[in-house]
Amino acid sequence: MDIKQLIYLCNLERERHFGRAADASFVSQPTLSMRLKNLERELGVALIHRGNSFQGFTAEGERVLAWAREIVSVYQGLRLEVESLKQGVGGTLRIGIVPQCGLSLPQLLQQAQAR
Amino acid sequence: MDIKQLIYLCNLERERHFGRAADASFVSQPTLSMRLKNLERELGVALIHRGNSFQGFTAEGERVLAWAREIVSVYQGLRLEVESLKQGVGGTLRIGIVPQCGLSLPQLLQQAQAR
DNA sequence: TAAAAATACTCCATAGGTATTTTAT
DNA sequence: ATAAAATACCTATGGAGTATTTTTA
Repeated sequence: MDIKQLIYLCNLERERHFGRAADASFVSQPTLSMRLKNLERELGVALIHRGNSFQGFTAEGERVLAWAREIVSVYQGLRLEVESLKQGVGGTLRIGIVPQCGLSLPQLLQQAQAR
Repeated sequence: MDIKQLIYLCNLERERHFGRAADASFVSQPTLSMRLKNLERELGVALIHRGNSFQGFTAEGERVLAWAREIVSVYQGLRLEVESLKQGVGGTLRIGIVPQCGLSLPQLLQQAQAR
């Protein structure tokens, strides 16, 4: 399964129109249409109510969409981090709370060093 | 990006050996090797320290692995649910707490109906 | 008749295989 | 010498495009 197929599915959900979803995906309408058919074939289940125009998703399609949104979201995180790493940005951002203790930040750091 | 590539990467992490990772992935060793090369090319970053044998992951590879594990995990959830739906299992499992109120379950259901 | 999706077709990239080569140990 | 990964080469599938057809409102 290609993540692009899941992106196409998400775009179709947003646009509710094969042509506009194809534009949003930067592919032609037949390409988007066929790749979603292939996705259905791979999963062995119909996802889209098909007629002369887009007619919404099947119950199974709605469930697959829920997972697809999650995968696409994680995928975008992956791409973002990789691009950052390529720019030389590294490490992990840590956010926390320093309890009130009457010590200045330099003093706290000195204590941490002492350990 | 194909999810299979991410599965190959996760298998390589577990097996720490291209040949065994290929077996675990049900593909040949050259296939797994090449597909991971393609993944690196697509991301534009080296993921694996390559030598005559597997030499671990780059820092970028470790980060990609973290995302890959997440995507593969969600993907497996998707596949599992689709297979269930094909068997006719549907709906959403809801788990909750019913507050102590001195009514029996049939009485509660009757109240809910009355609304 | 117009709009929307499906179909037909072509081309090319790439996933996959087997056989072989390279390279450290 | 052996084990491991890379490389070379081949085939087939499928992704992508354009052009066209079908279908319904």
